[in-house]
Amino acid sequence: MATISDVAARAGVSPATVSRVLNGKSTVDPGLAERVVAAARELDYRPNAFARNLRRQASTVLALIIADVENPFFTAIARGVEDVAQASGYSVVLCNADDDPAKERRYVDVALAERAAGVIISPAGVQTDVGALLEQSIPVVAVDRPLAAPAGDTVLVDTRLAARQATLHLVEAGYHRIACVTGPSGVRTADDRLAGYRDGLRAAKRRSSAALVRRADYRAAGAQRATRDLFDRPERPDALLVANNAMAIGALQALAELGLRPGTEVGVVSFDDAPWAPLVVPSLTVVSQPAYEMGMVAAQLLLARIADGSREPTTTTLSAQLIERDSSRRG
Amino acid sequence: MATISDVAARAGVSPATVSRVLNGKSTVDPGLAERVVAAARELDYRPNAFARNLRRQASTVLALIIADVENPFFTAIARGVEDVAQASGYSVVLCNADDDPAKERRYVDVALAERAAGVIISPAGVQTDVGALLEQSIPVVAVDRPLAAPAGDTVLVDTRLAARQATLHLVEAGYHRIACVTGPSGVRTADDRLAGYRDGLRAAKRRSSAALVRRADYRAAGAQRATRDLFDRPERPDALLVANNAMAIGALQALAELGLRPGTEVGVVSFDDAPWAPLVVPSLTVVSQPAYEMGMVAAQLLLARIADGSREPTTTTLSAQLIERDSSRRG
DNA sequence: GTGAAAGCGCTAACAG
DNA sequence: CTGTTAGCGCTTTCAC
Repeated sequence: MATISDVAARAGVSPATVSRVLNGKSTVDPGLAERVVAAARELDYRPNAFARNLRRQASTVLALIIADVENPFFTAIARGVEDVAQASGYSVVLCNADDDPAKERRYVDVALAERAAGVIISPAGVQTDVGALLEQSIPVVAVDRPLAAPAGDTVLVDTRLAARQATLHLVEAGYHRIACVTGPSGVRTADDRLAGYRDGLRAAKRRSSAALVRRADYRAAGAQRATRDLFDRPERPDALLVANNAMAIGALQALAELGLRPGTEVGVVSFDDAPWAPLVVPSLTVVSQPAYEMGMVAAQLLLARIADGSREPTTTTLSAQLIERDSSRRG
Repeated sequence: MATISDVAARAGVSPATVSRVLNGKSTVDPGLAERVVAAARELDYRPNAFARNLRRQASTVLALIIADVENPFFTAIARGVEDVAQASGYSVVLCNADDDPAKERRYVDVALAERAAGVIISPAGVQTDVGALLEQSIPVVAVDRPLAAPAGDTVLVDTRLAARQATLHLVEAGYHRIACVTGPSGVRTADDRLAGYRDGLRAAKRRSSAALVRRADYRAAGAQRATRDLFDRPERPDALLVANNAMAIGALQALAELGLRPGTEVGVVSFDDAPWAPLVVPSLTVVSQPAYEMGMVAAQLLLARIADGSREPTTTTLSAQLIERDSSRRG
């Protein structure tokens, strides 16, 4: 593989000049520059990123550590991050923490070893520790969920308010025993959505009851069990607030098994819109989160902080939107 | 950030010894080794991947370039790749080519600059050029779709046969005018599925007609237009073979707009199972591809080739499975 | 079994 | 404006 010295030799200049031309830093004689460019092309020269990064003590890749690649919510975030990063000459590497703190830690280590220019993360839980990154002054932006020890920018959705509104929507639609299937304790979105659900019940002067709340792992299978469990008792709920899109699938499966028709018999509202949500019958009412936009904002904040590490940490809260479809309409 | 020399100084040994201990290469005195490990921990030492890779002329990350992060088929492949890679100490960086040859090329360049240990790619089209990778002897495995100039291992699904079977299934279910919505010309899976569809019609002694074939971009919106177009003519089809899961959403939307009920009025079979496929009404009949397994196999082949570059290139063809649900049953 | 020394490919001071 | 030089942090001969 051709090195910078090969190019220099061929163009009859010094390696330093080649570097200058190729990086467009200081200005070089147009004639020389042309020779350098020609030589580089002829040799199919590609700068060695290791050497460059080692020397510069910096790289141009951003690490994006997400909780679950198979969840469209997170992949939409990824698209947002990518589009912004690409436009600024950064590349993005996607790391799938799979909601597993151990995997997440491994990827934080990779980001560290590879000296990522910055990291965007949706923390898997309370133990997420980005201290090591910050010590190396690698900027970190938290997206979807805040870090326990906030350090850096944060991009969130006002998910508690959204859960409250969704719950009130179910109340107004005429449902009486509204249950909630949320995510793991310690995951902020899961706790917030539960809190918002309780807010909603309180606002409607309904009593909330632990018997109507279940925690699952933010995956379909767990939500399916949780839903079965909820309906496996004398006083059945007549509506369900489900805390994410993967769990909605599990919940709908459970209702189908139980022979319960969403809408008419059991009101259902889920977090996260999905391409299939309008297609199920009855179509699914959802709380739509601006995932793509969250990714864009997170990337913009990260780039700003890479450029200027001394900026004050900010928290951006975007709002969600209830999309009413048929699963929350009786009859 | 602590360097290897810092650790060496602290342990009272030479950097070379630290390197030996940390890499478990040649054997060192247990006493020294212990001191080194202690010093490394105390300083929270993390090897600099740039320096290491520069010296070794090799990295331990695999690049996985997929056509569409938002398509569950590809994310399932990613999971398979990741699980195998992790187990062997490699990390995987996911690159979303977004079915865009330009983006794909950019990521190939990144893989090159970062000297990835190997690359797994689902080529976006015919122009995909991995020659530069191979010149640098970076092994390449093609997954889902073959490379135009095959060089390296390939992991495919016998998608033509599967399309044939799916078509015959529709014939046997009593549908008469079976249409096909496939992906872009030049994308092998799209062409193969179309060919398999024609095989099926031929086997059933049905005439195939260009009026019953549409190409779209493997995304929902394109398939929606294609489907509308298909039904926007005097002789309407009464069944649809759809070439992937994203397009199935578009096709089902179009049918809903047209007020056509899948199953009873229009038989539908789509490629790729999805979590929501059993939940739509009627539930969707699909050709299920072993995506996770494809990822695992691809990673295994890649690792084998990294270990031994002289292995003969292989092609592995896995088989798909028809899952009959209600959308291909009349009445 | 251990250390000294060289060098991977690049860029940034510093001279000229 | 251009070349010389040094060094980023690590691994790996080569001596001892």
